[in-house]
Order: sequence, then structure tokens, then C-alpha cells
Amino acid sequence: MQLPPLVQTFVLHFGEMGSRWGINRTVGQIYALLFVAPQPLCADEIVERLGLSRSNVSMGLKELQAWNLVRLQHVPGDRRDYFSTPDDIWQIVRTLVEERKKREVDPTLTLLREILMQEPRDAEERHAQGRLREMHDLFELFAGWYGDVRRLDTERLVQLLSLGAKVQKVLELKDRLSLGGRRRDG
Amino acid sequence: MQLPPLVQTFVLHFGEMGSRWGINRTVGQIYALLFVAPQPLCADEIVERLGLSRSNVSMGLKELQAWNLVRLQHVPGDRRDYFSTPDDIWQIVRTLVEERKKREVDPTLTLLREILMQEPRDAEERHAQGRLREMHDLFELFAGWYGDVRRLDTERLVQLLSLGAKVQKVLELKDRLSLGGRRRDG
DNA sequence: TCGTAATTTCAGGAATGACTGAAAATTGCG
DNA sequence: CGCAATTTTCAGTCATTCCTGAAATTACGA
Repeated sequence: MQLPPLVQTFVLHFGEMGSRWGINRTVGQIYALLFVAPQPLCADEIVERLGLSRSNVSMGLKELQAWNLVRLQHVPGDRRDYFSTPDDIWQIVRTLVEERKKREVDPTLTLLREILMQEPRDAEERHAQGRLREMHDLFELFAGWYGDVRRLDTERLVQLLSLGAKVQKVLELKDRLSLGGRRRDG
Repeated sequence: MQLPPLVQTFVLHFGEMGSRWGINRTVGQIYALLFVAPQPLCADEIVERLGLSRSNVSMGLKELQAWNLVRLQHVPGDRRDYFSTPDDIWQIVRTLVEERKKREVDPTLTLLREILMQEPRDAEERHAQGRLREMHDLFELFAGWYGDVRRLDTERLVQLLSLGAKVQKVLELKDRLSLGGRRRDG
């Protein structure tokens, strides 16, 4: 591995983190390298810097493309593919969350709905359905929140996150101001 | 595997999902089973229902305990340990997020801070630090938001999530009402 | 269309992680 | 304390995933 020490530390850490996230170590390392690179890299450059085989890098890049996490670019007069991550880190976050939702949350919701449609055969199944309904409602709540929030432009999103729980204060203020308005409960 | 069909569907799915999350399939299955069980189960019951070896179940339960995801209980007049998940699903969510933060976010933040303390040796390292500062700030933002929000009681948290981006509307209202107050930009 | 550069595929080997049974350790009771 | 029930540990085996080099395929310019 032929990297500046500072970059190497990060690449190794990110590779390990990747493996705790169902992403394999190599893919994590490739992504980390692209993330900090000042300009797009071609596969051979990645091979050289990370000390992986050419085919491994090819597969890793393919996986990252399947996740929409890297962009493919071309340098004029050069036939090789060059890869980079979006400059805007928020774009990365949005893609990551979107893809994970698509692969994990949505199928789980589908399955939960199917299970909840079934007729319970006995008390045990009835109890299980109750629990799974709780889980279903939880996932729906998160999915709904996310569906809403992802539409915010980044500036407003950051504003919201910066407020944290202080939003609560604003809501209380609102409640006091608009008691005549529509209420959630009742 | 000796389970009601409805439960089996869920257990198998959850096991697969677990393996996309750095949790092994067996541990995922054990957790799923405990989650839907109407009463606490002892290790032998888990062995019987999931068709795993006794030692495998023992290791799985140990891991779940390390994550604070299961509770150990005792039945009077019975020496065996019985395990269950919290009745309150929000307690489960809180634990899960808390543990993942502790194991993944916090160490990453520590590493990023260390990297940012170093003196860059060249333009490449300088650029990498710039990118890593962006990542650091992003993680800090999320960590701060989470640190705030986790203190909310569940009712208020649900209220907040239900609102979704409509919170934005309330914030705009607030801005209009309190123009004399502190402003974020400027 | 040919030739070359670049990329992808894939079968097999390497490494990692999961699972098991047997044995050791622990626990609670008489 | 001694015993039996229960749990845990661990070395070995099994399964899965990862990684590689060689060969096939694709893409492009002349």
C-alpha cells in the first residue's frame, strides 16, 4: 500500500468500518481512497495505491457503481475510466441512505405487510403479529419521516439538524400560538 | 426449525438482514425469535425452535447481551436463564442506535480528529484533510442532533417524526415571528 | 476490420467467519 | 461440601466470502 500516512490511516479504518456494514473491506478502502483523492483515479492507480489485484478493483468499482456511490468520468485522449466521489458530501449521504432504504427497509416493510395480512392460527401467532405490527408501524414512521426530510434542500436540512431537540421548543411555541388550528390528537 | 410459518418467515428474513448489518445470521434469528415470543425463552427452547447447536445459541446470546439487546430473567424454581427483548420497541431502537454510535461513530470521530491534528506534508495530504474535515463536521452534526433528540421522551419523539418536513413550516413561522432574535446566517 | 488497450468474467485457492461437540467451568440446591 | 443441572469455552471442522491470475470480452482508433 503506497499512500501518504494520513490517507493510509483513514483508508484502513474505513475498510474495517465497511466490514461492519455488510460492505467488504476492499470496497470500503477503494471508496475511502476515492473520497480523499484530489482528482478522479483510474483502476490502475487504485491497484497501485492499495496493492490489490486488478480484478478485485474492477469488482469493487462495479459494486460501488451499483450503489451509485461513484461517478465515472473520462479524460480527453485517454481511454481509461476514471472514478470519483461526488464533491458534495451531502449528496453522498443522500445516496447512501436512499440505497440502504431501497435494499433493506423497503423489502422488510413488504414482508411485514404480508405477514400482517395472514390469519393467525393460534395465540402465539396472534402475539407475534402484534409485535410485528409494532415493528411495521415503526418502520413506516421512519420511512415517512425520511420521505419528507429528503426533499429538503441541504441548507434547511442542516438547519434542522443543528436545532436538534430545540425544535421541540419551537413546536411548543407554535402550539401556544395556534390552539385554534388543526390538532394531531383527538 | 420448528416454528409457526408466520414466525418462521420473519425469523429467516431477519437473519438475512442481520448478515447485511455485520451481525451474523444466527444472532439475527435468535433476536427475531425473542422479539416475537410471548414470554421469555431459555437457551434450550431456542435450540429446539431454530435447530441450532446449544453452544451456538450460547454464543449468540452472549453477543446479544454485549449489545444490551436482551434481558436476562429467572423463573422461580427454575435454574435456567430466560431471555427476552424489551416490551417497549422504542427502548430497543434507543439501545440499538446508542450501541452503534458507541462502536462506530465515536471511534471514527476520534480517528478523524487525530488525522486533522496532523500537519499535512504536501498538497495531496492537504486536500485529503479538507475532505476529512467535511466528513468530521458531518459526523459531529449527526452526533449532536442525536445527543439532543435521544433525550426526548418517546411521545415527543414520535410527534417530531410524524411531522417530518412540516417542521420546516413551523420554523418559517418562527422566523417570521422572531426576526429580532438570533439569526443563523450573516 | 484489425489490433491494441482496457475491462470484465470466472474457476479455483486463500482467508475469514460460523458452527459443532466435547470438556471445563459455573451455579444453586440438598 | 458434593452433586447435578446449566452454561461457557475452545479446538477442530465446515461454510462462506474474498481475492487472484488467466482468459474472454469489450471499446476504441487507425
